[in-house]
Amino acid sequence: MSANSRLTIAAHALAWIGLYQRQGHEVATSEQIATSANTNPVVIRRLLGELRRAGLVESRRGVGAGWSLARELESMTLLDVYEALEPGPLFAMHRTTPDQECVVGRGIQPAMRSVYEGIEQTLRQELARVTLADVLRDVLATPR
Amino acid sequence: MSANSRLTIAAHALAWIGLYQRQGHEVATSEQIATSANTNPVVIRRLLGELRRAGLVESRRGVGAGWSLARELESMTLLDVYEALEPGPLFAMHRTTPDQECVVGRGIQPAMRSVYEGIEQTLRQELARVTLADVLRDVLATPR
DNA sequence: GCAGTCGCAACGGTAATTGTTACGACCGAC
DNA sequence: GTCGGTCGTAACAATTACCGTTGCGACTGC
Repeated sequence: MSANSRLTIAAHALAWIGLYQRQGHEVATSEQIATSANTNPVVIRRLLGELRRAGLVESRRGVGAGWSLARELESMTLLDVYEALEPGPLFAMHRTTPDQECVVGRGIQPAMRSVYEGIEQTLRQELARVTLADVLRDVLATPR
Repeated sequence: MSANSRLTIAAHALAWIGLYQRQGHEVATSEQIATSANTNPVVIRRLLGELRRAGLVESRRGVGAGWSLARELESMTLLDVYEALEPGPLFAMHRTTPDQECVVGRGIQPAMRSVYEGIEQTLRQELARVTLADVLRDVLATPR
């Protein structure tokens, strides 16, 4: 499957901003977060831009610009982040319509769709169970 | 995320072979299955080849060659198929190692790993709950 | 006005999947 | 023993998503 790290990087960025703010800073720059995540600032800005549209973070421009949390980490779940990233479905149907003259071709998509919907629902419940505050707590609990 | 249809096509193929065998036929050809799934026979052979390595189907060569089930559909779950396809992890970590000098950079991967492992475990349980016989039953229950 | 940062477009690189062609290997029928 | 039908597999192009990078305009506190 796709090895996509967007959720991981987004969680990394939010945890970083949250910790930085706890240390008394107002805003964090994409440059700082990118250094911690070992990637490019534009990648961080792109991701945080999506989180901003979902109301999870805010950005300030001009001198002393940067990013801050729009909500407490305690009220933010991994599901909120996951949905902000608008991922496609976990499993896809056929790329072309199967043969509608065939019994299996006609019935397979409704059959699989119901299975897939149940699985995605369960996935969302699991993601909703974990807050970003939980993530940051686990991060800080890691032995050095 | 990745819109990959491998699990869907594999389930389609297995349901097709299972139904065909119930109708009294010995083997199904990749050509027939490809017609039903509206794709190329080589795609089907590649997929079924992976299922064969996992012991789910068998293939015969020569004249009258084709594919048959190695086990009853009732004993085959979507988890068996999923694992036969050896999908990568649902969520990936950073592509490059995060900054180990940073507290978040050090702790984020263990923290996310434990979340992701729980989710994959749940996914497997859901897939294990559905047999291919269930899928075929649902397929046949679809109104025409 | 200046400096620092975001916003965003553009482009190339990488990787996975899918579709396609080609061809050798196999084996039952004749 | 040849033939025809099918699998097994390699090779390649096309597509897609994501990632990394560069460049530059927009914004704002000083």
